[in-house]
Amino acid sequence: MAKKPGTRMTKQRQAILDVLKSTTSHPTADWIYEEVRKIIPNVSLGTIYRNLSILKEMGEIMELDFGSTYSRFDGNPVNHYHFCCTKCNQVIDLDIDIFDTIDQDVSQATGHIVNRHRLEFYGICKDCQKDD
Amino acid sequence: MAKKPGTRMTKQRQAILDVLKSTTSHPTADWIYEEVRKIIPNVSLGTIYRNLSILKEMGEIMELDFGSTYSRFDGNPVNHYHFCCTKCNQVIDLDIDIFDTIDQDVSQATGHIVNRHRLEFYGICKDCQKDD
DNA sequence: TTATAATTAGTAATCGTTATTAATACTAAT
DNA sequence: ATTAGTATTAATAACGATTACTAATTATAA
Repeated sequence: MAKKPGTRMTKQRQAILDVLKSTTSHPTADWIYEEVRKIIPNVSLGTIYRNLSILKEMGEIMELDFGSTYSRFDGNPVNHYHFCCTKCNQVIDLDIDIFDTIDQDVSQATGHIVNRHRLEFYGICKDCQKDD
Repeated sequence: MAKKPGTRMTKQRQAILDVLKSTTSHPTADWIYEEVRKIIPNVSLGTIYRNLSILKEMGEIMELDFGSTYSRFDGNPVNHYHFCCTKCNQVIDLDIDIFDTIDQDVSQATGHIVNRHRLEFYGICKDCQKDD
C-alpha cells in the first residue's frame, strides 16, 4: 500500500477500507457508514466521506457514478467493467477482458492524452428477469 | 418526434430542445437555463429540469454524468462515446465506431439483458496540453 | 368556445456531500 | 517519558444541484 508521508492509518480509515475490500457489492457511502458503525459505533459520516476521498486519492479504491444522485464505491482499484440493473439498481462486476489498447488508439486518433476509460452496460439483471 | 398522447409542445419545451440541439458542448442544466432565459426571460429553473427529464423520457436527449455533482445533457440521443478532460472538465464527442455487438456479447456471456452501454475516456485534452 | 388537464413560475424543501471547528491522538524529536 | 507539531476525528452547519409543491396559466381536443 502506497503510503504518502504524513498520512496515518487510523482505525476509522482501516475499518472503512476493510468494509470495502470485503464486499463486491459497490456500496454507497451511507451503507459503508452503517457497516463501520457496527465496529466503531460513534464514527461520523463526515469521516466516511473524507476517508473515501483520501483512499480514492491513494488509489486504494474507486468511486463509481451511475446516473444516480449518489456515488458508489468499489474496493477493487484495478479497472474492470460493470453491469447496472435499471430495475433493482444492483451493480455487478463483469468478468470480461479489458480493452487495453483502446486508450492509446483514441489518443492517437484525437490528440488528447487518454489516461483511462470506463465502460458500463445497462439492462435487466438475471434475478430481475425472474420476477415479471 | 414520438409524441406521447397528452403531452404538449410548449414554447418553453421547444426552446429547451432548440438550445440543446444547437450545441455540441454538453451543457449543464444551469447553462441551458441561462440560454433559454435569453428567449423566455422569466422561465423557471424548475421548468428546465422538468422538461429535461421529460425530453429524456421521450428519447430526444441524453443525460450524462461524469463524476461531477451535476449532470450534463446531450442533444444527440444516438449512442456515441465521450472524452472528458480532467483539467478543464470539457466533454468532447468522439468520432469512433460504436461497438454494436458488444451488448449482445455481454448478454450471452452473463445472462443479463443488456439494453445499452456507455464508454468514456478520461485524460488531458489537446487544448490543455498547450498551457503547461 | 369551452372544458379539461398539462404545464408553468415561483418558491420551499430535500438530500448527498463538503466545510468548519474545537477536541483528540499519532508521530518524531528532545 | 515529555513535549511540540500536525493529522485526524466527531459533531454539526452549510452548500448546491435537483425535486416537490401550489395556485395561476395555457395548449389541445371536442
